[in-house]
Amino acid sequence: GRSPMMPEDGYEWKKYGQKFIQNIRKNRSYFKCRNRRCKAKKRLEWLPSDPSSIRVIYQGAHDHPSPRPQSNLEQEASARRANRYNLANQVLGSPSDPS
DNA sequence: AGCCTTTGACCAGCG
DNA sequence: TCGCTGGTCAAAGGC
Repeated sequence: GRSPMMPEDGYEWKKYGQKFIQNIRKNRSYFKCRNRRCKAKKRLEWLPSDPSSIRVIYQGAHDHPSPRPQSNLEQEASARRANRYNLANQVLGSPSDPS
């Protein structure tokens, strides 16, 4: 397909869109968590000319555990990725929905 | 047969 | 109010 390979993070995602974002001149693809009650989402962004420039942006927390177990190494890598993008996540949207 | 991605349409916010 | 931009929907096709 047109999208670069998505790094495994232990959760199951459904892709629901892809756009070229004019401001940052990157492709962006949109995913939501497969559990329908869970509001967690993530995006992939990459330069069209360089699929290896892919980065993952997580937004929202899962309300359930990971359906697939990860190795300790993978867990730490995921946590590091999440921390790296925490700042961007907070700017993007309201993190919690008081319902 | 049924799941997932692809893709243009649709929509809301904003200048 | 109109057009641009980014986020989501959903039909259609692929695997």
